[in-house]
Amino acid sequence: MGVSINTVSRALRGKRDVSPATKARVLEAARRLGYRPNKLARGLRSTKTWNLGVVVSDIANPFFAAVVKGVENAARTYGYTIILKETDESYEREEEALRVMVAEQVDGLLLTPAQSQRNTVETLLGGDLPFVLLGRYFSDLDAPYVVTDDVRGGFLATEHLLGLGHRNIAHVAGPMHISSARDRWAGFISALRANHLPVRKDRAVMGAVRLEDGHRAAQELLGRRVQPTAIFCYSDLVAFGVMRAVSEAGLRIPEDMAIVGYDDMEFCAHAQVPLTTVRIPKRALGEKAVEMLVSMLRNGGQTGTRSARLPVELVIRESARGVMA
Amino acid sequence: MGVSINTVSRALRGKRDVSPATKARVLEAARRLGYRPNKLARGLRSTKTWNLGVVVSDIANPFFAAVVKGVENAARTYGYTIILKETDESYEREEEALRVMVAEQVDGLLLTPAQSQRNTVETLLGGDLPFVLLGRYFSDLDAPYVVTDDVRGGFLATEHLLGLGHRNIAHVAGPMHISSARDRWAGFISALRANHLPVRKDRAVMGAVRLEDGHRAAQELLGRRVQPTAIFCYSDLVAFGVMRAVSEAGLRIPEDMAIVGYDDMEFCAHAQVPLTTVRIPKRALGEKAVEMLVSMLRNGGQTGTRSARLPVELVIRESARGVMA
DNA sequence: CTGTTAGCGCCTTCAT
DNA sequence: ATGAAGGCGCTAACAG
Repeated sequence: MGVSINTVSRALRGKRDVSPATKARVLEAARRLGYRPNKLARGLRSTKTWNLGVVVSDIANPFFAAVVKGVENAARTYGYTIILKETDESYEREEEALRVMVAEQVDGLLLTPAQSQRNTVETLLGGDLPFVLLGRYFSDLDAPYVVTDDVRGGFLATEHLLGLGHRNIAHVAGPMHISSARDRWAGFISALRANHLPVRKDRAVMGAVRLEDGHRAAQELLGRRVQPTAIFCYSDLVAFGVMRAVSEAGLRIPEDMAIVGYDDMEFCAHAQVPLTTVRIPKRALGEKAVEMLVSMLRNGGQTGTRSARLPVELVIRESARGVMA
Repeated sequence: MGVSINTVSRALRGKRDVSPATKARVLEAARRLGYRPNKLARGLRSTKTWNLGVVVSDIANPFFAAVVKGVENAARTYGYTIILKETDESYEREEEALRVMVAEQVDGLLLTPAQSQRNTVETLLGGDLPFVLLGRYFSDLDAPYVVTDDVRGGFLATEHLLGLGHRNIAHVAGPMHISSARDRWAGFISALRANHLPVRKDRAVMGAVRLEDGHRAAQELLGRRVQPTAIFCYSDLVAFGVMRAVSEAGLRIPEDMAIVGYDDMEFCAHAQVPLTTVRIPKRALGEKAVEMLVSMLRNGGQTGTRSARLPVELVIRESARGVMA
C-alpha cells in the first residue's frame, strides 16, 4: 500500500501531519483487515495504558456493585478500561492488589481502602501513581477522596427519629476503623447533642457489617435493661438483620420500634416493612471519582488534593414515620 | 551486582537453571528495591498477559455482581487479573467491548452475550481467542458455556405450584431471545404438559427484566378475564414487582395468589412476604467458567467444547407454600 | 548454570 | 507530509 508503518500509526491515532487522502486510505485498510492496535505495545512505548485500576472490598455487595457500575461507565466515556480487584477487607490482599496494578502500569487508581492499616495509602502518597480513594478517607492523610456526606446522613437519620418523639435511640454502628462508620456515628452523636440528649454507651453496638451482625446486635440491644424505642443502623443490610430480630422478639415496626437504615438499596421499598433510610448517590460516587482521577491525569498527576463529599438524602418509609405512642 | 539482566529475569520467574545462591541474591535485591516486573513488556514479549476479559451486561445487577465475584476470586487463584466491561445488553457495546479485549491481548474471555444478535459469538468462534459464555448460551452454536439448569428450575417451580393444587398458573417470562428466559419457560411448559394441562397463551407475559416490568405484567394478568391463582416469575426482581401489583390489587399472598421467583437473592428471605424461589449457584457459575477457561488455555486454546449446566434448587418460603383453598 | 542476541508492536524523535 | 532509526522492558532461543 506504499506507506510507512509510522504514517499508519499517526493516521490511526488521528494525529495531524497526515494528508486526508492517505489517512482515509489507512483507516479503510485497517477496518477491512480488522486491525486492532496492541495496547501492550502502545502502553509500553508511550507509558500510557488507558487502563485504570479499581480495588474494592466486595463486588457482590450491592453498594460497591453500583459504585463500580458508575466507575466503569465514566471510565468508558473517557476512553479508559478498568482492571478490577477485590480485597475482601483484607490488608494483605489490598497490598497485593496494588502491586498488581503497578505491574499492570495502570494510569491511575481507584481504591476503597480496608483501613485496618494505612500503609498502602501512605505508600501510594509517597509514590507517583495518581489515585483517588473511593467511599472512604483518612482524615489525617492528604489523600484525595470521594465520599458521601455521612456525618450529615447520620444527623438526618437521628434527627428524624428525634422529631418523631424518640428519646431513646440506639445505633448499630459499623466497624469504627472505616470512615463511613465513624462519620455516621458522629452524625448520630451530634444530633443527640444538638437536642441536649446524653450519649449512652449502652445505646450502641459497633462493628456490624453483614445482615447477621445486625441480627445479633439487635438481640443484644433488646436484652439490655433499658430498651431503645428506635434503632439507627449503619446500613440497610444491617437494618434488615435488626428488623428480623425485632420481629422475632414480638415487637411491631414502627409502633414498638422504629428503624432507619442507610444506603437505600433497591429493595428497601419492598421489605417486610418498607425501610426509612438515607439515600446515597452510589453511581455518582463512582463517576465523580473517575472524573477527579482523570482530571489529575490531565494535570500530569497533580492532585491539588481536591476531594468531594456528595450530598445524601433522607427517604421516609413505613419503618420510621408517623407519631409514636 | 554482577549478574546479567536475564539471569535476573529467570530468577524472578522461578525458572530452574539458576543457582540457589544467585537466585536468593536476586530475589533479595528485587524485594529491597520494590521491583515490579512490567506486565506490558512481559505480555508483549511472551504473548501471555495473565489477564482475562470479563464482559457482562449489568454489574449492578446482584446476579452478575455475584457471578463476577466468583470470577474474580477464581481468576486470582489461577494468577489471572480481570478486565471488566459492561454492555448494558447493547449489541454495539458488546462488539466494542470485545474489540477492546482483543486490543488488551487478554488470554481468554468470559462473556454474557446480549443475544439480540449472534455475530459477536460467531466472530469469536471464527477467531482464536479462547472464550466461555457466562450464564447464557446458543443452542445451535458450538460455543462453550457455563449456565444453570434453568429448564429444570422452571420445571421445579411449576411443579411445586401444581403440587399445591394450582391449575391456573401464569408465567411472567423474560426476554425470549435470552437463553435463560427460554429455558425457564420451557421448564414451565414441560411441567404443565407432564400434568396434562393446557398451555394457554393468555397465561403468559414475556420480556420482563426489571422490577417495573413485573409490576406491569402482573397488572396485565390481573386484568384478564380468567385470573391465575399462581405466578411463576423470570427472576426475583420481577417477582417483587409482581408482588407489589398483587398487593395493590388487594389480593393476599399466598392465599389469593402464590408467587415463585428465580435466583434466590439475599433479600428474598426478608421481603414483605418471604419469596419462594429457585436458588442458583451464582458464585459457582463464575468460578466454573474460569476453571473451564483456564483449562482451555492450558490445552492451547482447544475447546473440546465441554460445557457445564449447574444444578439449581427450589427454596420454599411463605409466598408459595401450604395447602390452597 | 549464565551470558548474548534479537525482537515482541508500537510510538517518539529526528530527518527529509 | 512522510520516512528511518531507535528503544520501551522483557523473555525466547541459543551459546557457552
